[in-house]
Amino acid sequence: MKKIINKLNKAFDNKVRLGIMSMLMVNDWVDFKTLKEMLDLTDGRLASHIKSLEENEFIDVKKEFVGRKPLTSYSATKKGRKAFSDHLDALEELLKNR
Amino acid sequence: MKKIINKLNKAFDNKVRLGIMSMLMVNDWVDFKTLKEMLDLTDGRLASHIKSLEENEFIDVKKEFVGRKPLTSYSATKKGRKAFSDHLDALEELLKNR
DNA sequence: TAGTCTAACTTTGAAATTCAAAGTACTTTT
DNA sequence: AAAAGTACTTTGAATTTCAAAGTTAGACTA
Repeated sequence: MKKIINKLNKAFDNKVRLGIMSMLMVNDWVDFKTLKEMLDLTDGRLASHIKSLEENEFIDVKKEFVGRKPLTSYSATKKGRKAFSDHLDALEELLKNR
Repeated sequence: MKKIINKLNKAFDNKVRLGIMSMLMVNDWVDFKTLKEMLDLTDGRLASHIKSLEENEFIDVKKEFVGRKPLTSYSATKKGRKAFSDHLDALEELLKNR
């Protein structure tokens, strides 16, 4: 019981990053605009949190054109899935007696 | 689905406050020293997070003497329980497809 | 009775985080 | 040529977080 909270990953203590990762755990690839709408964010705010997840290598990026428009999509890496899953396990453990 | 993350309570995005509230959801009264040890915190850090939860009226304080020593204990208020429970519901909803 | 200890804080200051707002680059549509 | 769409980046300021040191008050100790 001594240090469960230390198993919680700092990368996921923020709402936005939690939201992004949740989306990416369920859906293989999610594009920028969808994330933005789902999470009700401005471009800048979304982009900055995406960047930090990328820097942690928790998500991958794919850039393509659909029709004539650019489409940037994201997916959780194996490392990201593991980290997020571990984080949720720690959360669950912390809260198991709710 | 549009704004689940907005239901997450800012008061609980921090590890320490999450930890404190978890303890207080399970145990009626928990004293300062126990919290400190359970959560592996310094006095100051614990005290400051407790203060913010108090200011939100999420926890109550009880000061007494046991033997000849002061003993300060904390419990979750009704308001605190509700807020925390709502927060966990939002978390669950966000993560339900894990 | 002067000094030390324990419990529970408070204060201070600096680092880290978060965010809104504005700006950028490239392309398509009108 | 101008406006709009997509996906950012930059800037600066507010907020949050934390470690470290200082404080208070009573209790015990020499």
